[in-house]
Amino acid sequence: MVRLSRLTDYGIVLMAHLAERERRSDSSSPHNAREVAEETSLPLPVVSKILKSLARQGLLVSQRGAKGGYTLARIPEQISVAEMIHALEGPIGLTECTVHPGQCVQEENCHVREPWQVINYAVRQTLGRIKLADLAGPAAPGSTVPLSSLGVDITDVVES
Amino acid sequence: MVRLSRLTDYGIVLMAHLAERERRSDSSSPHNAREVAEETSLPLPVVSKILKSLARQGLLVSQRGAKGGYTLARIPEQISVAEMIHALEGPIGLTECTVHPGQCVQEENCHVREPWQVINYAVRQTLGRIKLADLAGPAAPGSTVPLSSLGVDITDVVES
DNA sequence: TATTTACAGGACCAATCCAGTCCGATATTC
DNA sequence: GAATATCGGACTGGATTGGTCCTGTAAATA
Repeated sequence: MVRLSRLTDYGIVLMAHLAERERRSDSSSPHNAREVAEETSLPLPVVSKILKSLARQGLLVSQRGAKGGYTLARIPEQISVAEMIHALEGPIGLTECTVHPGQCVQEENCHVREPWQVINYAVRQTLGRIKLADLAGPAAPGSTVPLSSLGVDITDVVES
Repeated sequence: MVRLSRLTDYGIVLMAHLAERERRSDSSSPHNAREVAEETSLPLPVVSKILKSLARQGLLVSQRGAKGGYTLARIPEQISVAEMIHALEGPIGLTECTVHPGQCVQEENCHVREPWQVINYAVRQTLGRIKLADLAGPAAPGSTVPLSSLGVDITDVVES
C-alpha cells in the first residue's frame, strides 16, 4: 500500500483549501473549522481534530474565541508536502529502523539498512520539493500542473 | 508514517538475502524456506508466507518437493524495489483515490487530485530506479552505496 | 510404491492501530 | 456574561496486520 492515513490525506486537502481561501479573500482573518468543514463536506469533528494537530505542529496559526479560527503559518510556497505529512503522522520513513532505530532485533547484521536510508532520503527529497502552492494553484483543467522544480509533466503520468 | 508493513520490510530483506545467496553459491539450486529462515533469524511460518506471496507474484520461482525451494525469477539488476513493494502490498500510491478511484465521495470537485497523481508518479519513479542489486551488493562498510543511477551519495544522507 | 521433503492455499486469532465522536476547559469578542 | 471557537484528551467500534496452523499437492529418493 504505502498509503497515507486517511486523516493525513484530509489534512492536505484542508491545507490546500485554506491556501485557496486565503488567496481569494485577501483579508487575513482566520478561517474557522465549521466553515471549512462545510465547504469541504467533511465532518466537523474530523476537520476540527486535524486542524488542531496542524496548529500544534506549527503549520497553522490558531486564534481562539469568537471570530477565531486558523490561518496558514507561512505562505503556500514555503510549505512542502513532506512537512504536512510529517506534521500529521510523524517522520517519513518506509522502514521501522529508519524511524525508530533500535527496535529491530537484527539491526546489527542487517545488510539492507544503509540502502534503505538512501531510499528514504530520496523519497523525502521528492516530497519536500512539492509545495502547498503546487496543490492549491488555480489548476486550469487539462493544463500542466505547475509542479515547481520537479520537472514532471502531467502528460507523462500514466498508471504503473 | 508512510511506512511499509513489516512483512513487506521482511520480504525485501529476504529477497536481498536470496540475491546474496545466489551470488555466492553459483549453483542455481533452489533455496528452501527453512534455511532462509534460520539464516535471517526470522520465524519460519513468516518466511514461508512471504516467499509464497513473492512466488505467486512472479518475483520468485518455486520448486516443489524434496530439494525444492525458491530462486529469483530474474537477476537482481532487473528487480526494482517498487516491484517488490507492489508484489507484497499492492499498488504504490499515497492516497486512496490514486489506487481505487471512485471510493472517495468528493472525487468530483477535489482540487488536489491531479497533483497527487504527479506526486505518486514521482515516488514510484524513485522506487523503480532502485534495484535489488543495489541492496544486496557487497557494500563495503563506509563506502558509497552503489545506488545505480540515483545520483545520491550516502554522505548526503542525513536525518530530516 | 512408500516415504519424506517442501511448497500452495487458505482459515484463523490476538493485538494493534485508526477513524471518528464527544466532552470539559480556556480564550476572545461583543 | 453570553456566545463563539479552539485546546486537549478520553473513548469506542471497526478494520488491518502479524503471526500461526492445517490440509493438500508435487517432487525426489529408496
